[in-house]
Amino acid sequence: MLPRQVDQDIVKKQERFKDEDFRKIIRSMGLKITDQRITIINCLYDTEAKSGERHVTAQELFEKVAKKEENIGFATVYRFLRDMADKGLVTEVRMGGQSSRYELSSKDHHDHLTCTQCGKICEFENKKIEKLQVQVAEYFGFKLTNHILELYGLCPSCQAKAD
Amino acid sequence: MLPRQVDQDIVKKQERFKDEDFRKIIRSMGLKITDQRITIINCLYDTEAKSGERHVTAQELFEKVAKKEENIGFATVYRFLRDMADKGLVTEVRMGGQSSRYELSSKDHHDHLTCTQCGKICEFENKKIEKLQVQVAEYFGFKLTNHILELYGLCPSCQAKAD
DNA sequence: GGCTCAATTGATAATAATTATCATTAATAA
DNA sequence: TTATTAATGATAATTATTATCAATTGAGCC
Repeated sequence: MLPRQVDQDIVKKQERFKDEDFRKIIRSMGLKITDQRITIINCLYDTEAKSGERHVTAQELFEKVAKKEENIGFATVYRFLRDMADKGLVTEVRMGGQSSRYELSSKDHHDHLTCTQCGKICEFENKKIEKLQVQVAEYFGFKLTNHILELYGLCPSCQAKAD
Repeated sequence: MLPRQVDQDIVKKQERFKDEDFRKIIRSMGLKITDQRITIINCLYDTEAKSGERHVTAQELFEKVAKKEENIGFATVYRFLRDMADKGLVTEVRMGGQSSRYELSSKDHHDHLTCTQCGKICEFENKKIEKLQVQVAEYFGFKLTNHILELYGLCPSCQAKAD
């Protein structure tokens, strides 16, 4: 079967992360370990764990963070998200006119199929496409590190409405 | 051979467009025909014809337009670009923190392979990937209208530097 | 633990990109 | 030609993101 339906198994695979894990991650980025950063990355993983809430906006993440720890400025959230994006820990996706959304760049990369009418998003993964991408990169002598694949179309119900 | 090297034949295929063509396009969008819109769309096709200058910024396009016709406000350029994007005539691509770039969504769709270090962009087209995309969309019951595929990696010379 | 120093933080200002407003002008259809 | 309605241009407003900077804090060293 070609694409894989959403995130059941991703969720199952999700381990419980402890602060020490986050410390390791932050340390591996060459940054100092602060309570703020731990809280932020914690929220990010938390959000990921509860499916249906991927692709967080910096603003959204800030609000989640603010609930846990009162005094964290949103500049800190922005900065840290940017740092993580630079290190490839999260992937920045920007669609249409909206603000950037971030998601953990897991090895289990998933792509998006978005309905241009109602905004519904389906996630999928397709090994064949990924393999071809690597081939394309190799053809140009590139070493592939990341990719964004966004498909746009009309979902079934919006097609029905269009009649 | 998998990917196709850049734009030679695209350029060859490029016809000379006349104002009447642009009028048709604008009419087909359900919009009124104005000198401004003709100038803008003209510039867009012109830019596309001269290779190496795809993916125009609204600002860039405005500057080109301003050279031809003195008194066209940039709000008009923005607005019209947005309209064209809504109708699917142009595709909006947004990478990283930069501002939106627009390109004519030709049937000869090409995708991008970008070096994250130096910013070099290679264009390619891969029919196999496109076919798989349609299959994915069909699997979810979607009617595919558009897609964005951005590959990121290290180009040969930046790989060499990394050693 | 305390000390030092550079990195980090938070509040806010600044910048950049995009969108809205609105009076004036121009296109279309009768 | 005229009436009607959309489009335009100048600019204000909004939104998202980044920079600034004084105060604070983490990390290594004693």
